[in-house]
Amino acid sequence: MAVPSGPVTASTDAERAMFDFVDSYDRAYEIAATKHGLSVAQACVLGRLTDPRGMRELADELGCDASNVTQIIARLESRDLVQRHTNPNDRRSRQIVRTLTGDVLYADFEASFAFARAAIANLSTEEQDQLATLLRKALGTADG
Amino acid sequence: MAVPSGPVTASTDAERAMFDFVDSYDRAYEIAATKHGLSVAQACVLGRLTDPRGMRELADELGCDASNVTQIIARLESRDLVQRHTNPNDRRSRQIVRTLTGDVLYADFEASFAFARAAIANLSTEEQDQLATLLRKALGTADG
DNA sequence: ACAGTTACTTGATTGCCTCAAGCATCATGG
DNA sequence: CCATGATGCTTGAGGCAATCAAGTAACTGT
Repeated sequence: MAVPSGPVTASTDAERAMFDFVDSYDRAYEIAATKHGLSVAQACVLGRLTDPRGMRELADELGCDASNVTQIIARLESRDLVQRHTNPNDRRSRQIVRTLTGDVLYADFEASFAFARAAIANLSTEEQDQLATLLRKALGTADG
Repeated sequence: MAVPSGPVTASTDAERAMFDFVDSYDRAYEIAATKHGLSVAQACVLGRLTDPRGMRELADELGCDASNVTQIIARLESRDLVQRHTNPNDRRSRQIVRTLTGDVLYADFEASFAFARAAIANLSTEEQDQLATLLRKALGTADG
């Protein structure tokens, strides 16, 4: 296990709350992945394959090199969780398709990644809306 | 860059907001670390060394194997960011101390990791309190 | 058809991470 | 006091993630 997390020197109370939340989220994600024999990267890729995608597309979404995706897909393929089909329209490119096995495994994974659902369950409907609104507002220009 | 992130199939609005927030946070952390020539793991370890700590202690906090910490510390040490002193009370154990160089680098890193501060700056004082409260309440039993 | 671009793969290298062993040091009970 | 066991850390081996540099195949445009 790893998922190192953020700054320990959180100056304000809100900063510390954000850090704790993110840390818990990340750890829960990794635990759920590990429980299903997936790495974080593998779980993430698998999750994006609700419909077929090309390698380039995946690499862009993940913000990483294409060769990295090649490796991750190769490992998923060796476990029969995805398949690589050559795109007939453009024979350079591959369509990556999640297999039935992959669908099932990912569904299991998501079911066991209860963090977000559990977090929400702790809040009233009103509070859920409030939280979503505040998080979005906080994100506002915080991206850069 | 990587930091793969969470489920794409976020069922509720609040879930998606949480996911987006965590994802942005993680990416910002990694970008800030990279900018200072640090890996995420290294930045995290460096951040915990506001006062000296033993290897065991660090491994427990990070939730990883002690041998992993050995390696990370070795890399930080080779860049003169930390030092390993043998604890006189227990000569098996090492006290890891951040050097002055390490202090400066980490301060720089934290300054450039503006995410949390920027996020907070988007909110009024009241909203900050609300957000902190909601996050903590959401975390309530969500840990498992 | 030739040049340039795009999609992907391969190979090499580094870092993170884990497990299994091993060494040195403390702590305990006889 | 010394044998046994626990503890703190390191080493070695191996797997996965990630990057960069090169290379191949296939599309695009002139």
